[in-house]
Amino acid sequence: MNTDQQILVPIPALFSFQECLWFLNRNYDDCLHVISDNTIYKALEIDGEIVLTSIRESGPFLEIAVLKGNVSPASKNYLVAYVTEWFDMQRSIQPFYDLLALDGRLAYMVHDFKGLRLIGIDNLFEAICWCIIGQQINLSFAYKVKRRLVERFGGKIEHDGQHYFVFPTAEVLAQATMDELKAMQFSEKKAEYIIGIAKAFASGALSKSAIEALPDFTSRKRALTDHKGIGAWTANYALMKSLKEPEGIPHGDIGLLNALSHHNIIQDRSETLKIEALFNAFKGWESYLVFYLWRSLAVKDLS
DNA sequence: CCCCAGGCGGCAG
DNA sequence: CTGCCGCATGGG
Repeated sequence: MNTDQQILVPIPALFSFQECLWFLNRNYDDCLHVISDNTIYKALEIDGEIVLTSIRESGPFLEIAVLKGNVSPASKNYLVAYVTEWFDMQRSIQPFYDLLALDGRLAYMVHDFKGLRLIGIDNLFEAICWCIIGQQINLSFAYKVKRRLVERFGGKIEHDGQHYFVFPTAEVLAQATMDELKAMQFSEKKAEYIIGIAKAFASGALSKSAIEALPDFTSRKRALTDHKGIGAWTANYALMKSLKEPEGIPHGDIGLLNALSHHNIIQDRSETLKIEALFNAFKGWESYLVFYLWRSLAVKDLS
């Protein structure tokens, strides 16, 4: 391998690449990355060209390699920024652990999930589409539908006989037809929502930079929920995963409610006051708490 | 046939 | 603003 195609990113304190791998590989068939031998393979579009990258741990660094495609020095900076943001490597999460340690029901997470970072979805359009796909259906089916969409409309790069995909652009999905999406088992409504959101992004009516420029959480959330198909849950999830908003709590999320129930924090789904009290104790770290609670769902015997 | 799944929009009150 | 209802679609 050409060494000038390799980039090293220092690993911060309280960061576990194994936890990143675990999250990206947790029993679901995600079409936007491949994991093999402790290495992540991911296609990325840089300056209009799709390149294939690999990410692995190498001593005190994450090592990013470009396996196919050429990257300029500027693109290397982009790759570092991308990975740093994807795995939320910039943040010091010790304050979050201090809060966890104060709660007897959650303190074990500091040890069991040590170094887990909030894995992001940089592309806001992708994050919103993923939410719409996942609304009110089980996750394994959602991943199937996403794969059909990505393999039909997304860009791809081939390497060693395997295809690696990037999420479709809004411009492409804005041209998709209802029938095409319904054939992939999108419901009528979801097909409508996806095309509508794609048109909004393609026209510039909706963009990550415009949302980021808004002054506060409430207005950012409102700018999202103004669009058909984006409700409170989707807006919060998108803000949490794409804009890394600490306040982005996907209220009502079935996984979140199940996790709260497993930890005996609530007895049933209507106990909003108890949920509010919990999150009040985690000001500034709400989205991290959600992410760690989701992480806990994979632990079998909590009872 | 039933209920559920990482909801949403619409419409009464 | 809140609460409820219909809606789609596959899976157990």
